[in-house]
Amino acid sequence: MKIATYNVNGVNGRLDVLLRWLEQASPDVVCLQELKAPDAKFPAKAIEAAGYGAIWHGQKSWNGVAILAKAAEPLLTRKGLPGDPDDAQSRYIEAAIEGMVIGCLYLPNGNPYPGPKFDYKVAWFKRLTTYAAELLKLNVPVILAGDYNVMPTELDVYKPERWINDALFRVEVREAYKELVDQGWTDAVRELHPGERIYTFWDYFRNAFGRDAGLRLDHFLLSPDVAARLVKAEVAKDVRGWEHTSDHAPTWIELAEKAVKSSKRNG
DNA sequence: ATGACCTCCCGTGGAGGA
Repeated sequence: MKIATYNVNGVNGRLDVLLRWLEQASPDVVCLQELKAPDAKFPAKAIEAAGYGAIWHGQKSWNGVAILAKAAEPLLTRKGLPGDPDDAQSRYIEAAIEGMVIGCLYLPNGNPYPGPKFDYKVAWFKRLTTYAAELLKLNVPVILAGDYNVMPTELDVYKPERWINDALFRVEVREAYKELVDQGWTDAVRELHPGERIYTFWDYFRNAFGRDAGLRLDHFLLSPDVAARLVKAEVAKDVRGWEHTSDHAPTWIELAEKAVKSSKRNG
């Protein structure tokens, strides 16, 4: 089973690229972020014609998340992250698919630091961590996938010293990510590629892609029983080189039908 | 230190992104 996360940076402006990638990669499940479209403008028909059922949580101009499932309808289990009823930004959607809970998230950028946007990011992260602990307690297979807007370690940044005071790399945010992972989650890409420089985002500026000046921002966190099924974790870097492409590349994992190693929980 | 590039919007520049 192949599951992908992809920050499309505008689902309508990116529709041709999205459909081309869906056809080429044929993922079973896709978490999309940055739809930049209200619910009524989500391109459901084109996605359905490509063979995917979808649920979405849109917003005019900004944010927006969706979950796609090949030849299936994702069963909506949650829209919006709990913990703040006044939060109007569309950054979380969750579905039950094939016995798994799949959360699709778009964590706030948080720049500039310091300021209210950074405070919102830290608060959102705290809400996510609180909610993630509840999910783990359910003892069902869970995947939290999306654009976390954090480079977890120096290995995840082309030039760490330049990013020290950026909201994507501030120590508070890296610590928040570590606190979340330490609940018992597995960072899928890092688990299978320890010590390797892997990026999922390259700025449109300054020929960043050509220079491989990238960041690793898009992550899969797996609950222990899902982590035991993990066999592959890759970035579809070639998609970032396409015409009219997003600044993020699709990132994906492959899960075996059954556990291929003992889960961390069982040692 | 700044801006470079790209997206969206009732837009023709500004805001937000990372």
